[in-house]
Amino acid sequence: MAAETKERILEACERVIARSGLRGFRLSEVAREAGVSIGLLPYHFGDRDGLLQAALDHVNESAARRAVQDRPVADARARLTALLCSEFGDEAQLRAGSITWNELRAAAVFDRAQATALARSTSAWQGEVRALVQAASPGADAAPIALALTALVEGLSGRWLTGQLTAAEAQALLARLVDELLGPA
Amino acid sequence: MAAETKERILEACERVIARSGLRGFRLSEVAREAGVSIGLLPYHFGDRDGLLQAALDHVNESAARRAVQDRPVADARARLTALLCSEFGDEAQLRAGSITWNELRAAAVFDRAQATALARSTSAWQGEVRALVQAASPGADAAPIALALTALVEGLSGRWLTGQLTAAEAQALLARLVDELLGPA
DNA sequence: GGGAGAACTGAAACTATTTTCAGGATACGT
DNA sequence: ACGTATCCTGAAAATAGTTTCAGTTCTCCC
Repeated sequence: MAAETKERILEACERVIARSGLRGFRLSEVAREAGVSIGLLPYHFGDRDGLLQAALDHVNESAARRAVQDRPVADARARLTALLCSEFGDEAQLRAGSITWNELRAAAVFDRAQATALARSTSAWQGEVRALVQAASPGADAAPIALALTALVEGLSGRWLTGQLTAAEAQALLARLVDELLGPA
Repeated sequence: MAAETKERILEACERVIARSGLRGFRLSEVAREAGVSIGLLPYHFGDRDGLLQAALDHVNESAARRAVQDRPVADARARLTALLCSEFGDEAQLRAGSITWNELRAAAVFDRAQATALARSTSAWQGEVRALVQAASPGADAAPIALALTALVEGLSGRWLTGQLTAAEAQALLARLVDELLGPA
């Protein structure tokens, strides 16, 4: 079986979403991007909605997989800052991923199922942040700080993607906020 | 002239966007919501894009008008907290407005003109916040704090709209962060 | 109360997009 | 090599959405 073709299609979906948003998600675009015929998409995924759902699930899974790796040995506060700042940068792929997440969050407002999937991913990430906050500052009330920091990243991400802020500015602000909220360890 | 009908149509647009997002923005939906025929929409606004643009401008103007009023006499810190918390609540209209802004922010990623309009609105709001921060805590470096607080509101708004957080939780976190960032006055 | 112009309607024409499908290519076991 | 199941294509049919427009109603000035 050609699971590899399905994979290629799902990756094409991601690129299409990153380039033109969920509103620009056309079968013709995806087919062109993946280098397959339009007819193949319904063949593998049932219909347009099935494809979109599979693509969004795929994004969520990729995120989950990525979160597990990457365990550098620096101290907790540095790891925390690095984790938060890793959402911003100049590489095209990073930006594409951010745009996709932005679209996912916007779409989740109108779709309970997607909101659930999103909440799971968000919660995993926030848990990671909370653990690092805990480690970096054992006395602090880690949960609300983790919530504030992750929500702040999401807010800054919107500013960055719409050109209201550079990646470097977002990172500088985050570093500052981490220090502010964890106390001058 | 029936400027009143155009107004009614623009309000219908807002409701449609709040209910089903920019992706659900159909002439048929808007016409039904406004109680007019489909043909009237192009008649007044040229074409679909003209209508959408007018609707988004209308949202921006409403926001600007709203920002100017409301000058209670409480002390600066209380006014700051109130301003930030006013983005959250249980009234349907408040939620609808938040959803519309959320859609606007998401769309601005793919549309330079809209990003510009959005940046103007955001900047006005952030300026208001900065002034209050300045007033509440004259020693503080107001600009980055205002940026952090407004970005945080946007991030929390996304969590709220997708059901990951209640309005009350968002408000409690904001109140706490204001205290944290402005120091124990 | 009649005429002129603006507001408005509904349906047909048009455009964009998805879905279906008949059949061609490809891989794979025997 | 043959048969067959699966993958895949391209184009036609179906569907969804927008635009146009001929004609109707409304308004308001004379």
